[in-house]
Amino acid sequence: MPPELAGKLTALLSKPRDIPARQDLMTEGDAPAAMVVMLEGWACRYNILPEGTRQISAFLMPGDCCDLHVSVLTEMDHSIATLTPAKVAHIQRDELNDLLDAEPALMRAFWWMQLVNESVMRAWIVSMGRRDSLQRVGHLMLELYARATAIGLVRDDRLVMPLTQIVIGDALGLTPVHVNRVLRRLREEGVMEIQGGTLTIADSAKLARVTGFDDSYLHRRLKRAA
Amino acid sequence: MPPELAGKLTALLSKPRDIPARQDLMTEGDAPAAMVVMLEGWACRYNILPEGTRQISAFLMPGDCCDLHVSVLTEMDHSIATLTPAKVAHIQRDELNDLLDAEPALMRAFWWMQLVNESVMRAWIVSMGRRDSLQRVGHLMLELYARATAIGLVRDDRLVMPLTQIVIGDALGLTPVHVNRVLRRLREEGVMEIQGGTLTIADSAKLARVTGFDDSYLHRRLKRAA
DNA sequence: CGGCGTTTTGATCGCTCTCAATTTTGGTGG
DNA sequence: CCACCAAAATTGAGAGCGATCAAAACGCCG
Repeated sequence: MPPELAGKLTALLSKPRDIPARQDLMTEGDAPAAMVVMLEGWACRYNILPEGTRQISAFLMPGDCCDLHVSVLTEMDHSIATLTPAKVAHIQRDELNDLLDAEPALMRAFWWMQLVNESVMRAWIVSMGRRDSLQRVGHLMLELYARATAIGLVRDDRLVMPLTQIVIGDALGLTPVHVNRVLRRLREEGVMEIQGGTLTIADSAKLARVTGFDDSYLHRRLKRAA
Repeated sequence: MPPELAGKLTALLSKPRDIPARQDLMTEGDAPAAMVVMLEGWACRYNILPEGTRQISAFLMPGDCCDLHVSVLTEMDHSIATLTPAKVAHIQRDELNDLLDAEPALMRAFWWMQLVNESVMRAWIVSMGRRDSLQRVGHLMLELYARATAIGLVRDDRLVMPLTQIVIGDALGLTPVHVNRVLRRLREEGVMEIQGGTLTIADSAKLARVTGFDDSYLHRRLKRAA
């Protein structure tokens, strides 16, 4: 995003607010009143099914917006919750709409963000449909690692990645028990490891090969974010 | 979309072209030169994995655009192929971009379409993650039936639905063999039936209950399209 | 009429789930 | 700093859903 646009957008941001972990930022059925921008911490989009199970459809990291839908749609068809303590800022629906009307380039930028999100979602669909549990877990970790790298969250080849095995399971359609076994296998094979909330990928080439990971679907995101 | 905008968009449409079934409209890796609008027939977005398996991530019906990405992104991360003989029209990338710059409301409309697509994709992720094979098949059929109803494709409660069991399997992450067994079960239970390329939903209330189908995620699409 | 792709059915395999119990971790209050 | 508690991680045993392999019947199109 061109800096002058980013500036105008930043000007609309509310004062940052601290949110505890595991708290809804938006709830299904709500009419979203404002767009929320993640400044620190992780969050996720999710749905709860009639049986009570949860499916996560996206992870939100610092810099991600939730929700771009604000200015267009009227009702949330999913919820968004923090996974860690988070810092967020708001942009009021009306102010955002006014700015978007005044700055078509900004609307285009938002549209572009949307397209990148769609790329990621498509990759998730491919994973859930055609990859086994080991590939799914590995692929997700590579995605998160790449995204985190792009926003400077990776230090010394380590990523503080606060996802519990329950959360990983809810994102991949697996049980936490099975996620645990998959992680053990990946660890034993020396490919990657999650230790104390920190992700370390020891052999990213092998992991990418095994999981069929191709970061080109993220490139646009990464290039633009860089 | 307001009629005057639709008119300006229509003015850019190329002469309709006939495309045979099973032909790529766009191929992964291509730089898309034009946006394609489906006028007749069905198509799908898909990826081919290293192992040779295919995953379909969306179905395109008349009125759907493929691809909105044209004016923003540079390279396709998936392919689009016809499933039936189809009639399509093109809008050249540059002309579309010029019109979008001149008509912010049109860009907003495109953004809005994108958000609806995203709703549908999220529902797919939920299905693939947390629904069993019977629920998945039923849920997809209800989605397609609702979308087809909205564009007037349903007559006498019957939908000409040209998806083979192979295609359904590729969309839901199931084998064609298992899709067949699921369809048999749905037929035997008197819930729905696919006969000679025609879908008939005998007990949509029961099917919706069993599959956890809630059309609210489509309402925006349907309302607007109506 | 012939041929190929789709549909259908059967038998068996195996990946992932379920159920259950134990250990570890992290956060909280004394 | 330590005791305690709840949540998460870990491991084992067994069951089931959907995959795989195989083959036959069907339908469509040339």
